[in-house]
Amino acid sequence: MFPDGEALAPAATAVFTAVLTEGPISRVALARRLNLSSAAVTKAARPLIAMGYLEEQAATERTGPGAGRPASPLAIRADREFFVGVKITGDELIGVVTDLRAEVRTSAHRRLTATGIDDVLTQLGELVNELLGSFRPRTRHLGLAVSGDVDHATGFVRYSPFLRWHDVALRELAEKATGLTVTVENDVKALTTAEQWFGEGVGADSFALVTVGAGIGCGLIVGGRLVSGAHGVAGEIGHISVDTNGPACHCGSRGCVEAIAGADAIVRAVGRPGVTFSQAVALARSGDAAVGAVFARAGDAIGSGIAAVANLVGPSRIVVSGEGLSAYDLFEPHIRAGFQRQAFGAAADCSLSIRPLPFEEWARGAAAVSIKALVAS
Amino acid sequence: MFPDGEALAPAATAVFTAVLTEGPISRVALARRLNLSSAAVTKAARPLIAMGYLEEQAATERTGPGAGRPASPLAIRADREFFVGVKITGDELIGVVTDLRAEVRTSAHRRLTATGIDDVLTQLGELVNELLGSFRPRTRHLGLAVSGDVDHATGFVRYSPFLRWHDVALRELAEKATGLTVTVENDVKALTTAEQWFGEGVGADSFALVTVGAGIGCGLIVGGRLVSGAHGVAGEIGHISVDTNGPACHCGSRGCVEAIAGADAIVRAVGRPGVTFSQAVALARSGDAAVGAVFARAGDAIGSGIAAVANLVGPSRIVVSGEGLSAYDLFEPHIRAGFQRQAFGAAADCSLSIRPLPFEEWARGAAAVSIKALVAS
DNA sequence: GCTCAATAATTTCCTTCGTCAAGTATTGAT
DNA sequence: ATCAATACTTGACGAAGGAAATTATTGAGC
Repeated sequence: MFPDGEALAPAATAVFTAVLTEGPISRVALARRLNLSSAAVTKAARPLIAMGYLEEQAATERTGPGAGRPASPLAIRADREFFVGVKITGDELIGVVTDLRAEVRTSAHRRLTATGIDDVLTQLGELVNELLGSFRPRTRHLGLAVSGDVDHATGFVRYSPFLRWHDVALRELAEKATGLTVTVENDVKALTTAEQWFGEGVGADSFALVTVGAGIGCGLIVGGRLVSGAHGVAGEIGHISVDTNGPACHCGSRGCVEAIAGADAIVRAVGRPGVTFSQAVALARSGDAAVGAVFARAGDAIGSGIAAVANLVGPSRIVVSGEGLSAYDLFEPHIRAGFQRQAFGAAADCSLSIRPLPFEEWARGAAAVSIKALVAS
Repeated sequence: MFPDGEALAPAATAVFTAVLTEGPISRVALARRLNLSSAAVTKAARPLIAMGYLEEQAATERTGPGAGRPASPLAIRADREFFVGVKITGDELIGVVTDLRAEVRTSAHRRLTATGIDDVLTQLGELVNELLGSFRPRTRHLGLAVSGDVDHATGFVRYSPFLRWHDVALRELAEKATGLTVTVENDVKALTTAEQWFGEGVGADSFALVTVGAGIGCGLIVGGRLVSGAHGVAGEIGHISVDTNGPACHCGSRGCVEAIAGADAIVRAVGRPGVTFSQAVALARSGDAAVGAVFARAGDAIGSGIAAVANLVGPSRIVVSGEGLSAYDLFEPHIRAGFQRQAFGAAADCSLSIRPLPFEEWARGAAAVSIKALVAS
């Protein structure tokens, strides 16, 4: 919702979104890109410029054959408005302030001593206060990312295992606590949205993001829209079974990707009392063949799961990232090998990015969802 | 494309589609359903009635509390136009004529002695002629279903293994051969479209259809749209691996659903020289425990694959059907068991229909695609 | 039977959005 | 200086759909 309180016309929304996600671009190019007349683009851009959200860049160097008036591309004024994003985990709040382009401007975090909703709200209020500082006058939106079953439309957290929340009206409560307009989203979906609008998913009609950590999660964009599942379940790549005779999973089945490649599963498969996950990483790096084989098997299982995504929905690209872990060197070749083996035909053409997840990326995802709320509501 | 050559306004398209797929429905109910004003529905319906595609039904019995003018629901005039659908297999053409509601009015087939494109076109021309009969004056569209890699938008068959076609401009050629407006679609996608518009997928935002036969295929509807895959691959449930140590698959991997549950794989797993698939079915039905176990394992693998679909995209329902085979009694309980074991959380709420595929259903799918082309172009 | 409330459908008027076509702006080439 | 090429702007117009008033058709209450 823009400051004037008016809803944007469809064309204006399209123009703003395209400039936001596809960088500076001339009106004529926008018109082609969006199947609009250039007149429509001019008209749609005017109020956005007047409100300070867009600006005209200085004419660029010539691109075409020679003659012609130079284009004055439209660009986002990234500092027109700021957004707070907070990821709520079971023991920590991680917060960032980003600009309109989802670039992080500042960040902060604080430990949670209790996960009751009231305690969390108090801490959240303080964290937001600390973060805002000089950004306050130009900040109206707060995005929250929570793991578990979240209803984005209503802002309800139906169930969050780590926080032990059931049916919490988080949006309403957080709006009261902070005075900001709040959006709530599942953490993996938030990350996926961030990647769709501001990362490697830009322009892709279909796209998947896989997170590797304690659990294995997946956010899915199909037809430009986030897949939510008719019963609230989607992207559960962690519980695809890749080995009927594999280890038992907490879900009751066997050989799930998560039961082979989740952090706990790896510790268990290493099977040396007292050895933690990060110690296992160190052992594998130092050349311990048995431990290395555990990571190899895990990476292969992840690759198989990703191939299942590619075979079923055929996204144009898949990003694999992880929860602050740094074991990518151990996983990567095996993820690629498992994927290549299991991807069918042209599904193997799907480009695979495997990279660590920068600190505060989850919170940035939350901010990205609140940026999207500016346009899509 | 309707006879007047004009494209329908968005609202008119929505009205026609809703009446077509959701049966007789009053203008007011349509307006609510489509988020339109009732004035808009009245205006959109008028030309459709004038062209003979819709009609007003006699006022129905009262539904509400008592008073009020009775509704005159809008209904499709199913016999306003007829559609030919033909499934092209490696050794047969199966053809039907359907009405606007995709009800089969007549059917015919003929064996193919050669799969060269010219031979097929000749046979196709004759089959269409035979089918049309008295339907000819009110028939303008022909839908073709072909297995393999088909570009629906251009009507090109990029590759069809059973027919051994490469880059055949099937639409253009078939239009020349028959004089009808032709649409071409992959066979599984055509079947999925038919189910989405005229079967169990009506009204579902997401929906999957799984075909079991020589291969294991899957058509996917997400967000109301057929999933095609950025690289042309989607719905390849047959090559999801459910058992790392399972039998080798022709795709180069091991333990693919198709390598366990495809018809060839079952014959191979039975492992008795000379025993065909239908003989294996008979043996299992007569109580042969070893052969029964083969079907059990196959059904379980299919169930696992279906669970992967449910876990990843969370469709509201899944229909499992097969290529004219009648071994459902052998598969069904094991498909359900594998699905229930492997479906994660609420994904298990996804309703599962398992049923045989009536004769000529593939051809009906082709006709359904050509009905859709009436509206969506 | 008459009147009234309730619901369905239609009509009329009007707003909004985006296109069309013409005009303005700004450049390089001749 | 003129012209072609390209980017952008402007104002008139048309199509689509909404709001509100009107008409249509029923059952209920008297």
